[in-house]
Amino acid sequence: MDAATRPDAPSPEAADGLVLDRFLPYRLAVLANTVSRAIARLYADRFGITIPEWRVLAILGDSGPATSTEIRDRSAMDKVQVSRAIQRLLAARLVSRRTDPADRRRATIAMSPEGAAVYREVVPLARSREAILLDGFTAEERRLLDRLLDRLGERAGALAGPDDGRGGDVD
Amino acid sequence: MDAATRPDAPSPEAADGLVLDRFLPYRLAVLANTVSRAIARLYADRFGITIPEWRVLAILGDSGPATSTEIRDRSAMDKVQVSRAIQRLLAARLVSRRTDPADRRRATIAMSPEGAAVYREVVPLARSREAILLDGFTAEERRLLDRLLDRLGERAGALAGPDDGRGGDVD
DNA sequence: CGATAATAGTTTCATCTGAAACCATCTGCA
DNA sequence: TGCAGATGGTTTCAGATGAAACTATTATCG
Repeated sequence: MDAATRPDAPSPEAADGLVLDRFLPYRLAVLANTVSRAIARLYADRFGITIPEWRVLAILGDSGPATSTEIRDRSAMDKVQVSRAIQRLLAARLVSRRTDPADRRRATIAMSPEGAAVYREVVPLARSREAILLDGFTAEERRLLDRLLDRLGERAGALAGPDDGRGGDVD
Repeated sequence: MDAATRPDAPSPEAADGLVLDRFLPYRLAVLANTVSRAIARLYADRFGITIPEWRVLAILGDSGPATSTEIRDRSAMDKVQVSRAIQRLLAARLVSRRTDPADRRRATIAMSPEGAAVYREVVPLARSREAILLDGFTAEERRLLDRLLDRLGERAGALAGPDDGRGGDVD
């Protein structure tokens, strides 16, 4: 309580303050969290699926059957998440698994007709949430946001190891 | 982008596909997650603190001693998270707790000198991460991003219950 | 006053999560 | 061949998480 009472900085965030709610990583976390929660609840309530499961369905629906590894590469999930999501989808009969006879470590995951039905129901709902989020944004603003997020995504890679020189397993 | 000028053009995402990696909620989640992980690792490695703990320190450092509830309101964390973060910070002697004699349910949390030292070390590091993230962005682009994120944050509120009419506890 | 409700904060419990260990299979190559 | 890695995927384990229950204290009001 002694040093903190001596403000030697003119503006709040000038010298040593940070102002948490203007700090980009914090803002991204809060925003993404709010959005994810709303969407997770929606999917859970109406379809009994979680976000990882939805992501798997989205990938399969988007470009057909795929292996666990392909799903992982395209969903930003780790292999454990993918494995568990597939297990739950299998239990719910929304996907099927077929071991690749040429390489029996692999298995191809494909949507079942029930899974495809869920997918077709979820897509418009997902789109509508996205639309709610972007309500009021002009086409130009959407393009801008798109571009800025892409660039942030690229920059985020630089955060991982700005000092250390790449290496080790991704998993 | 010229194909998009055809209203019924059979583009990949036209009829029923979704293309996960263009889906805004997904993009936000992946971006925030990448950023959070990098930052969490950094804080953990160098200071042995987690992101919730860092948030508490950031709030205290930003505007002085505060109660659990105040911290909660300003950190987008729930009261359980705040309670646990404070417990860990207490154990690490980075903050102190003093029960308010006027209302003994409340306790004021304040940074200890050690906490303030950590705070002063973390702030520039946090800022540098933010700078890495925004590297290459012009001042104009930063303002734009700022504004777009604020608006998305507002819109995200609309996602919570677009159909149901508000009610129930926040906690 | 005294009962009931509200508030601050903590604990419990059941679930979720991810890193590391693990199992099965395949590949490279001696 | 056969055996030391790689690879695909699952399981384990220890810790994180959050909703709901709980404790302690203060506020409200009949």
